[in-house]
Amino acid sequence: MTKGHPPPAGFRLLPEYFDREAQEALVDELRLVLAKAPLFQPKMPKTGKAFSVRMSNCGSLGWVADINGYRYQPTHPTTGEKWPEMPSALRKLWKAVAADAPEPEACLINYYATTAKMGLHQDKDEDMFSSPVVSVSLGDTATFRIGGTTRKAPTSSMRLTSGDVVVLGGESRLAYHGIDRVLPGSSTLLKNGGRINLTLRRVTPDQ
DNA sequence: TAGTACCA
DNA sequence: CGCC
Repeated sequence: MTKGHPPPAGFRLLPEYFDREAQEALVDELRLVLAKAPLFQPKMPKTGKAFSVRMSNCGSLGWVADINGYRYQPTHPTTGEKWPEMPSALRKLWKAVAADAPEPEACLINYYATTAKMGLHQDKDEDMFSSPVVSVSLGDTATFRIGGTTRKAPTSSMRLTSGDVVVLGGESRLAYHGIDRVLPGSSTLLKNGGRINLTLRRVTPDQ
């Protein structure tokens, strides 16, 4: 149930897109990814202020944030290694919900401990916005907020539960969005609790 | 402007 | 809000 002003056109919530078995399989694959590409702590450009969320990536490009800025790069910021391959289940998801878009290049992995939050922001570090951003929620339920394409536009909030998929396409591609809070103990998927969010993106224009 | 505060 |  969405509370507040409706999200822009092109926003889609696909509740429980992944069933429990598929979620468990995805978590198993993510553990292998994170063993090779450990979670790191992103920092705000200029100020160096830490995010409460920890991050990693898989795919050919990964999003990183540090004192120097936000960017996509082919290697992990601390190990210097290439990002691990994107799990096939995620490529399959992209094909199913973003059929007209070129292959996804980046999968940002955000880990929210139960106290972590993400302020309202736009995903706009990509070089093209015609492909959607596709998100997968795993683990504890979160309160997600989405507004319009300006910071002052009215927002709405909704709960995202484990297995839910969100598609930010069309007008909603550049909508401000964020995570207000994670509800502790709301899922048994992750042994140590918290929430994993995956966001699949196309970064570079299709040639 | 991916931090914070606040959110009716 | 106050930051670059």
